[in-house]
Amino acid sequence: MSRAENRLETTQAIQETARRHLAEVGPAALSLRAIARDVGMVSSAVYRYFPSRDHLLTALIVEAYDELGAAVEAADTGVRRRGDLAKRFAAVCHAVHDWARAHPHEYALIYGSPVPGYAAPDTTIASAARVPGTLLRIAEESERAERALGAPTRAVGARERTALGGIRPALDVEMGDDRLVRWMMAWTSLFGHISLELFGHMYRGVLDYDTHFAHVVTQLADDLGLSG
Amino acid sequence: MSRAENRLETTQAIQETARRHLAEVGPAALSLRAIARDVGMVSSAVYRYFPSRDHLLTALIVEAYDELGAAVEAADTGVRRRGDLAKRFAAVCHAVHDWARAHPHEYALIYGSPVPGYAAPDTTIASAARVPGTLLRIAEESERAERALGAPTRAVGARERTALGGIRPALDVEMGDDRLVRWMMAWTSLFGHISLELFGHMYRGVLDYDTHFAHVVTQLADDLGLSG
DNA sequence: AGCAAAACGAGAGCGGTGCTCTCGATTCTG
DNA sequence: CAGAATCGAGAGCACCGCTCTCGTTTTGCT
Repeated sequence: MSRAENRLETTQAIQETARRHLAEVGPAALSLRAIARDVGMVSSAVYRYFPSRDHLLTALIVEAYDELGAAVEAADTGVRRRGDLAKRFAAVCHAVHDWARAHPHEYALIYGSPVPGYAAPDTTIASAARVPGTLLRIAEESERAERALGAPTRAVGARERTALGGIRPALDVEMGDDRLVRWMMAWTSLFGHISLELFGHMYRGVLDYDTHFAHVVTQLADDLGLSG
Repeated sequence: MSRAENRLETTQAIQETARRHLAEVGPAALSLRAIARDVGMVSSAVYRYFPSRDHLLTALIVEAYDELGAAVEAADTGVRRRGDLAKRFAAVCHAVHDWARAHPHEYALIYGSPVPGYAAPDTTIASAARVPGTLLRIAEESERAERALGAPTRAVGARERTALGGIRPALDVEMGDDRLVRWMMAWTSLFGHISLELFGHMYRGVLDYDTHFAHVVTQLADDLGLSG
């Protein structure tokens, strides 16, 4: 086996083991030494492949973003043929919800508190943008179809318009500011809901998470004008 | 100085120092030994006052909940005389936002990923309930005033009604399910927005956090039927 | 008032962590 | 083929949470 092959293989072995440990003990308790022991090498050897624990965590962050992004994109394309925007939106929302429930530690890693002194290098932003990107694709579709928003939406002034200026470059169509605001709110609602649920803030308040989440998703779809 | 006084004083000194360290280095890097050094005692002595690092963290969690709760309640009562529900709602939302921005590590401690193996003993829930409680008080007021919701809201079925059953005991007035759902959504929107903003997920997307947040708050107030 | 009991601070120590450095062995490359 | 780069292993540093022991001090009961 060539040196390059070997390097790739050990790198992956480390990352896979780290991923397993992450799923079991969470980001905070993730130990580089324990990972090294599990892989079968001494701890200092790991530093040949990841310069620090944080770099390893960053790799796991990118991996988590990509897995969530892939799940969401798959859910979207799975129902896209139907042309039903509400269904697409619901599929995406439930995909995020399901993935978060199935991978709580990974979700916490990317959407919880930033872990170390943290750094989100540019490598992560592409992966991180996959979920918002998928949502924006549906938004664009509803814009193209000239669907009216389902809830009366406040006119957007010049300041708020420029405040959202960073999103427009990611859009392929001209979109009304009111619609963009509604989609921003849907995005924050979605992740706010999941975070509050997963981190225990709905404990004893909401008795049936799935039912309530499904209801909220349909309400958001209504507000966005995707239904009916 | 009596032993009881001394104990109280040392306990507070430890907690205050811990709080300072928390604000500087964050929950993950909070070191019991460093706190002990700063207070001027040896690390093992701290265990006379807090049985473990997690217990100390729990104390800080309760403290953070209470400080945020107090800030929010103060903001609410500060504008309550006006009787303007939209203003009350806005004051509360901005109080949460301002506090979170001013105390990012404390916010992350209570609304970010659950820190250790974590445990949220019953002592915390009363403190944690102050913000949702304040929101519900405004919701009750709007119910009493028979304000119509500002956005068309889906009828709530029996399942969703029972799913929200845990919240009703906290309500003093009978409230329509559609209104309750809207307030739940406002709650998740609020904290979802703040978390996504604070944890860096709006980076390069939203260019002016304050403007956008203010806009969203007014939109939420509209949806809840608090405006005009 | 005297004395046992409880509370306390200090210190040593255990096993764990992230990370650095050095040293041979292996592999690649010119 | 020789020099250079890469790699795994080990020792070691400073730190961590936590436990235990040991004098000292304060408390509360008789």
